[in-house]
Amino acid sequence: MTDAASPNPVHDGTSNPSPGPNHFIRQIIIDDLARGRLAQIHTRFPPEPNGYLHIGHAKSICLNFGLAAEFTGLCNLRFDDTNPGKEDIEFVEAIKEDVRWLGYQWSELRHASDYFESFYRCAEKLIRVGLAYVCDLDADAVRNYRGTLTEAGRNSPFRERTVEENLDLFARMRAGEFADGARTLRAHIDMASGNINLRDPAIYRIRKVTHQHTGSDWCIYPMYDFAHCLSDAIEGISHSLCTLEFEDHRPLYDWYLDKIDLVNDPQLVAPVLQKGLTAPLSRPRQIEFSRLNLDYVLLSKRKLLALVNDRLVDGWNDPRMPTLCGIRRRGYPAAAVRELARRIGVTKQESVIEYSVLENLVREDLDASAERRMAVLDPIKLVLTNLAADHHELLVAANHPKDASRGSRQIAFGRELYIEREDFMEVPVKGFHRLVVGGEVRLRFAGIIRCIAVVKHDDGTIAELHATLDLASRHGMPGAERKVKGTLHWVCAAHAIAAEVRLYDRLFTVPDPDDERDGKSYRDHLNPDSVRVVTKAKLEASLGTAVAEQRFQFERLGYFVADRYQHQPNRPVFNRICSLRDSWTAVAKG
RNA sequence: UGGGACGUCGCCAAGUCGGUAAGGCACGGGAUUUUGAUUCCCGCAUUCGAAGGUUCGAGUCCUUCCGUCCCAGCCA
Repeated sequence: MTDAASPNPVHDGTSNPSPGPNHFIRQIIIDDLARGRLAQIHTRFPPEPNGYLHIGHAKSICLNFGLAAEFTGLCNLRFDDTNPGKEDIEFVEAIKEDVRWLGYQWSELRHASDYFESFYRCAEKLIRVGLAYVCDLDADAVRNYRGTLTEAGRNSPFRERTVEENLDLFARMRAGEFADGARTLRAHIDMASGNINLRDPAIYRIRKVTHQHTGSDWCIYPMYDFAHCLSDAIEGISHSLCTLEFEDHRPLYDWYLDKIDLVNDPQLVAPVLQKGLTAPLSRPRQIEFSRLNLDYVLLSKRKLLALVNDRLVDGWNDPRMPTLCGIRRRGYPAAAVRELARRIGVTKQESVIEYSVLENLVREDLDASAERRMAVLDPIKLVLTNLAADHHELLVAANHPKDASRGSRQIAFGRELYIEREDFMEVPVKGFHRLVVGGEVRLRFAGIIRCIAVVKHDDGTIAELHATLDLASRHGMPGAERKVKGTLHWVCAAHAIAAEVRLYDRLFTVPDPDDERDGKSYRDHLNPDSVRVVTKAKLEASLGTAVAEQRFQFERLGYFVADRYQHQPNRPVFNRICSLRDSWTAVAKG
């Protein structure tokens, strides 16, 4: 048997081979499949195109697309675009790009608005069977009639209109005869229900605005609860996965589906077919799981939008943003995000994942995938006094310490080098095993040096360091085996290239920036040092050929990525993805 | 006595028909190391929100209580 390309690719094949720990939703699917309740699963990721996707959405994306891939099912990307005015084509394009970046391919791209004509027919059906009515109450009045959490609501005075009157009024709503907000179509359920979603919820409202996908075809738009379950059914969705806050909506989800009964009334869906779209009709089941939260991260769409609009960050793709385009630009590998989704599991427990879990997954991926290079962020000149002034040679440096297949590169070496300023201390603290006057240290790939002098400026600051290279300790020589307590990274002064390097840190200083119970807001918790721009970094010359989005480990410093938008060969710009794990700084700061 | 959901180690999270607490991350200790990185060992819940009860035996069953989250958009 030969491997044929999957007829319904939902994934690019780069995801993790193991589906990870089992969870209740996967178990439901396994059971459904085993019982023969369905032959194939069909999921969907249904974003509203009113903002950018963030790391929280990644959990849902990975769950929906991942499950479909795992069980050779299907997964659609559906824009839940039932509220024009808040939605924009800019967001739909960005969302598509983010889903692809995460490594997924949708089976079909749909819009809830593709089904507006069908929805309209479904609403008419509800009216005909006496389960929906046109209500003339305005928004304030509806609120008053709704009651409270502990008190039942009251029936609308328009609740018992005749079917004929309702049909006529609804048609006129569609025709644009009434002003925005003047009337709504409501479900006739139970104003005394303990579940407020069942107190005659709105089905359609009047909004005379242009829609990003349907233009000016409509002036009435369906509400989420009505549109979502029907969209699922029309697309043949088997498992409709959503977050916990929709648990209360499930009775309504089921109510609409049961009353409208699309499966046994397929002509309702004729308009979809007429558009050339398939409508495999199913009786989907909604299953809720807890959303992903990360500490020190803000994931509220509204506040993220405010950060952008108020210029607190440099746009949706600022490397400090938790948006998918932000973490992409920051250099996080998509595989690390997928792995996060895989490892955290799927439950109904509200949880907050420590940010370090994500960060360590990024390190785990990059340790294996990123080639090593040397760069000095805060250069101080080091002169090897026992080398000739014109000494120049090329050393060989392995690109990866654990993967010989990644080969090696040549690095320039000469009498004058740059090392990291913080790798030298005139008065060393306890436990410091880097360079000190009279002390020895290894220069990575080069050999062991001994510092013999500190040259200072008039103001007392250090101008340069003098050292001698132990020629017998050079790379490849027997003396290279000699142990010294520290190894430093460096670049050759004559050949290094200048670069801008941006050092990012968390955007917020508190674990829950969204918490305003102490009277403060997320704005009060912005980290003033969330970005530090280093303009005089020195890179080894080989980095001159780096291309945008290429990632490296700068030895001993961390992982860095060439900026997706601003990096240029003649003007390198690198973003720090994350630092290396560091068991020294913590000790040093004691 | 409004409705819905959830409470297993610092953070996640497994725990089939009740049979005597997986794993990951974090953390502590040690080994290796030309990155104080990586890797590798070892350790880390007599206890499952609490209290009763059923049982030879309960995280798993029953009762009560406590705590947390969600819902009163013509948002999704």
